Amino acid sequence: MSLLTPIEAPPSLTEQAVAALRRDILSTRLAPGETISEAAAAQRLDMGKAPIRAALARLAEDGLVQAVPRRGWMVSLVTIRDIHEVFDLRLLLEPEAARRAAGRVDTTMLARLDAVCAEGYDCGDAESAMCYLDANKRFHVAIAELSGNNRLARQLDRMLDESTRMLVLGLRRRDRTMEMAHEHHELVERLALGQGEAAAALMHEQVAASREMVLAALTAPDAMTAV
Amino acid sequence: MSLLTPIEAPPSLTEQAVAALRRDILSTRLAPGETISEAAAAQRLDMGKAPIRAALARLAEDGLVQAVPRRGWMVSLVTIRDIHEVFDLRLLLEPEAARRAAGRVDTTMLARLDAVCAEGYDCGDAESAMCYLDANKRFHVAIAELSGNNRLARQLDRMLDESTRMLVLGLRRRDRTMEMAHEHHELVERLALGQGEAAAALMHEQVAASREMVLAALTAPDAMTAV
DNA sequence: TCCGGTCAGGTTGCGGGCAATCTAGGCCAA
DNA sequence: TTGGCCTAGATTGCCCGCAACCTGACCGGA
Repeated sequence: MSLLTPIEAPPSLTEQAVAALRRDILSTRLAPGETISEAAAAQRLDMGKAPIRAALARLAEDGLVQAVPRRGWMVSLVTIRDIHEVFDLRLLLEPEAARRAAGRVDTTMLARLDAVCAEGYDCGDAESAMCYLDANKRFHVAIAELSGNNRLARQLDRMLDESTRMLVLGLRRRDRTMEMAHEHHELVERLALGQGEAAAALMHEQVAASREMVLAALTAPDAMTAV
Repeated sequence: MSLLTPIEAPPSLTEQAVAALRRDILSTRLAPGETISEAAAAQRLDMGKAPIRAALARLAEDGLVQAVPRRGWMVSLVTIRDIHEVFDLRLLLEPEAARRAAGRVDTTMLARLDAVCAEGYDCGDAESAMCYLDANKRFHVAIAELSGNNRLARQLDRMLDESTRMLVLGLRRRDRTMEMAHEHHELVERLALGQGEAAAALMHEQVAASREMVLAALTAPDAMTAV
């Protein structure tokens, strides 16, 4: 119909369910270990079981929930081992993505990256840290997309959801959001200048710092973690 | 009940559907670009639409099919770009996996790897090449699992399905199955000896060789590829 | 011949219901 | 008190039906 609406698909109920459940899980409103009943979720989101089911299946692929045969669905636990696995993989993929993205940034994408950075700062302090973390994720995904390998970006996208949840768990104990933000601008600068090695090094440093923050926050006191 | 059946779950219909559809797609019995109707697949596999639907959703996550809004499901096309993306990512992940797996092989796993290698040789020539390619995939996944990072293994597992399909498309034109097989034993040897660098180098060489084979087979003549 | 409109067929998206089955808790016997 | 059994509840896995919607073909007119 309208030529001005090239893609104006009203998001399907499944998409809505995915978004809602992912948001609740990442924000730990649905805590690790908690069980989710299809019927309950369907009632809460005011839809049938079918979209809920599809949504949970997709989240299971991302590792955020897991199906327990006849017990329902459980929000995945976060173990120290999980943290190591996620950040090890990030350390393997993201510096390489940054290296390849260097010099490929066009002005459009550059503006987008900068906007994402700025967006991060705006948020206040308390629970709107979720806002920053979401922008942070989009920032990293955008760099991965710039690497030119869409599959790399996709795999990272999934893993960054897990990573975000870990950061949320970590930030609960010590809020260090602001310490992390100022690295983004320098990274964007290096990318724009085409300095691949420097960008990769910065990316490595940043991801490693995140890992240390999460580990420091979660290993010291009592553990929200479980087997 | 029985202590001898720790995990004797009769595979659910969904699992069966996933296995059957994946097999058909990897073997190109369902050709790239072909559309799959839920109803038709349900009738063919003698089950309802629900398991088919779940199975297709999972295969879509793996990139083997993609949902077209009201047209059904389409077996993903294979473009030259796809090939580059998959093998570039394999080249990034697999040598590192081999490096980390070195020295971690216990005798049990070693036997398993050897068995997988042998299995590859047994198959004849014609269409049972699928058998070899399946063993090849399990071989690579096993090494990734030995790296100690389960997420690395999972991500590789998904990508190797795509890779396998590309190899099938390539082998259709020139059968080079046998040329690739004898590299496995040396790789296992290096892994058992804990020579990480050598194992990584061998892995890199092997994956690169696969890529060249696929590209050589698919770029020269007419293209089964599409945009 | 060519073009625009209309209609029928086919497909998914989703809702609702049923049976199989697993778990938890109470109850009875020792 | 303690151990085992048994019932009741809850939950998924699956099937079936319906409406919305898109696609392609057919047909009438210019």
